[in-house]
Amino acid sequence: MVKYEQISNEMRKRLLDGFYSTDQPIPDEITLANQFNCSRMTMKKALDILVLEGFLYRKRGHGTFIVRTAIQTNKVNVISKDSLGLSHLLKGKGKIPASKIIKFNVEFPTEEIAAHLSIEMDTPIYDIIRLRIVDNEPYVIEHTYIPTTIIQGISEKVLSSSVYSHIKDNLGLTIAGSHRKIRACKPNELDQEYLGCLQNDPILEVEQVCYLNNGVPFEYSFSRHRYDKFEFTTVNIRR
Amino acid sequence: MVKYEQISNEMRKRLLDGFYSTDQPIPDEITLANQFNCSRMTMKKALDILVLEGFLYRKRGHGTFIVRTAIQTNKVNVISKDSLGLSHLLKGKGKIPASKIIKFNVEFPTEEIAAHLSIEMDTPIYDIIRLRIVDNEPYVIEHTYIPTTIIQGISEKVLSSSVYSHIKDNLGLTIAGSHRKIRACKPNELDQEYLGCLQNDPILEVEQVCYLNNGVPFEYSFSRHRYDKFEFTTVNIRR
DNA sequence: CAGTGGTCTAGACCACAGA
DNA sequence: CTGTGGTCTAGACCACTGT
Repeated sequence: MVKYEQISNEMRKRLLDGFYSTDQPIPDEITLANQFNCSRMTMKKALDILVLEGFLYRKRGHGTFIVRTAIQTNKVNVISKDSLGLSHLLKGKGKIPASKIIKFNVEFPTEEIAAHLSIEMDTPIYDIIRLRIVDNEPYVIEHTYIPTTIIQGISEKVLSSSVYSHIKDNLGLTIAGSHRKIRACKPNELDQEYLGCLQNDPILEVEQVCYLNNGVPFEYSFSRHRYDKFEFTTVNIRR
Repeated sequence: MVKYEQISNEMRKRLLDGFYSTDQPIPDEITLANQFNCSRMTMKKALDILVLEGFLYRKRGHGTFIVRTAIQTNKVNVISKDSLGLSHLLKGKGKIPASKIIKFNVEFPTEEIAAHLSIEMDTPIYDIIRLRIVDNEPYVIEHTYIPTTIIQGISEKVLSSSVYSHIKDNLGLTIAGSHRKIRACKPNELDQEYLGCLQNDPILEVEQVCYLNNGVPFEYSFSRHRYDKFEFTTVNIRR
């Protein structure tokens, strides 16, 4: 681990331990740099991380202060919790999702799907529908489109665990992030059949395009959730 | 404007203008630093911004490359568009929202509201319900709670324009960000009356807590949208 | 090996706020 | 004025990659 990460971790620990009083600024950057035997630039980089995580805020000409609410509540690392897959989301809660594969085909994309994945219409895609089940209760229907040219080797085994682990560990690719649209809509027949929802129970739909490190989109998906079992949480930080 | 921002802007312009070929890496950091008459650290900081914005990606030992999809589509600055208020959201589209104030009181908070705002139950709050109207069509009902101790001077005039401008420009406070929960739910009487939705039209609800720079929450709100007129968009970047 | 980005340093000057 | 954080520099060494 690099130096600024070590220092950042130590400082985060100190903040949570109450090492510094919240009534006054923490020591200035030069003092801290001396204490940690590093340059001021490195100290600043370490503190930058804690500012981004919401533990500290700076006032030019004043000093660096502790965000009280951040160390009182235990909402630690909310930011880094932002994840893509369901498997990863639920792991922290000691729950493991099961998957029922409703559809698993290779097909040609529609115009809309091709556009979202930046591929031609003659490029075959995996066309996948899965029902994800948690604690023996239906949780979400995921409709997923993945170009076969970009992600190879998807099997039923991969689908029943995590596609993202396959991409990361087996294929050695790096996921950069995703764009999402969240909307409310009315349930269709598939929702009513598999999620067991009534005709006027709303559905929360998350449309997502996932990108690799090099900007290539590799997945286009729709996740349809029961309105009483899911809400979407985001953290928005102004720059 | 500081140097690294100037350089970053110039480089963004070059990328969008097709100044560099997408088939090969852009010039290395030392070469660029010489061209821009700056140090390598400053050049790196300028490029960091473009990497965060999704225009560039780096490969250690290889070079810095252009994300093709980012300069093809015109989804520029998606990241920095993330905003809080409706006024700001619509300005870019040349639309100006009108507001109808349904409720504007000062009251004591419920236990739940006090908890979200980290205040005592004897601290008075503004209790506001507004209907926002765009193009003469009802758009969203916003239910807002703001501690009177933190944000002073809210008037009907402020409510009919932008609360956030008031906080920033009149009070000189800095907004740090917000936490949001997004869910689908069934419409209540208020929704049906003011949004004109039917009994089994879903509602998209956004629950939001906004924080100041120093970590103090200053606003707790619920925005209830017609399902056919709004979707929530987010950009998720992995670190 | 050479070329790239990643980190780190010691020091400098600037912008801002309060005394 | 002093003290704070914000920026910038010139140079150094390291880690990773393909030749």
